[in-house]
Amino acid sequence: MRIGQLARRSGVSVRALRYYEEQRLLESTRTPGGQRDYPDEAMERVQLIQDLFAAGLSSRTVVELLPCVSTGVATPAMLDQLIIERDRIAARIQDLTRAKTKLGRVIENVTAANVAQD
Amino acid sequence: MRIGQLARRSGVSVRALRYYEEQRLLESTRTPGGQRDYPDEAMERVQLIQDLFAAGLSSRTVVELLPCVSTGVATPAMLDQLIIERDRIAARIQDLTRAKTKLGRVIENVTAANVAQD
DNA sequence: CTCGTACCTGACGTTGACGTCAGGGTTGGC
DNA sequence: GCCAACCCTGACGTCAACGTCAGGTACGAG
Repeated sequence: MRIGQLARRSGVSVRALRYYEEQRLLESTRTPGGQRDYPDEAMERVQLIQDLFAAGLSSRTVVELLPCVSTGVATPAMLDQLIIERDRIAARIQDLTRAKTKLGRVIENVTAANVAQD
Repeated sequence: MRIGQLARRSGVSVRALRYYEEQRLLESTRTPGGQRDYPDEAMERVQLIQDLFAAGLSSRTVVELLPCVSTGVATPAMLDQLIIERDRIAARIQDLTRAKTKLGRVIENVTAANVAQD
């Protein structure tokens, strides 16, 4: 599959895919003419990269952890890093939950006030 | 209270406080000599700003919502925006939770493999 | 008055994940 | 062999929330 098709299928931009390759997150073979060629598994890979980015990991961290995330094999250092990142995500979830609660209360107050006004 | 003290107390940088003022998120009076002077309530305000930033809101959004978050009074447009942001946060929490679960499984696998190896 | 510390206003630098543009080569159906 | 659609490699632009530096002013203890 060529880059445009992978982009459309996985919902990321062509530029992003080239960026992933630049960062060694994604590999490709080349046609004799030099165009990128991806196997079908690339779609899952891109999805995984997006998930990790969405979780707030940097490309540097992702490139370190991708091997063990896809293979399940990790060095002790990788395991430490995995735990650090999981805990970071957990802390972030707590922050977001607090913020959500706060906004929720504001919404309730405002709604109550508006209803009272009616 | 002057800017340095507010910075130390609230745990943000002096530069950040000046940035908040530039973005109209935070006000200050001035001494005759032109130095910023903050009331005690500024600390809560800064904390609130940080919470909203941590929740992923932009300074533009924060400046729009700050009035109703601190006063509890909102126009319909502000209420819409509040709901949009709360839902965005909720969606983000879901993403993070999925990512955390994924990393958690990887950690389990790796740990199990290492234990088996011992 | 003087010195040290804190503060002031610009204004340019940083970082990450791409967007975008220029100039040119590749593919493949007809 | 022609043409549209697609792809290539640089390389500069973007955006937010500050960091940092330069050159100068204010405050307050002694």
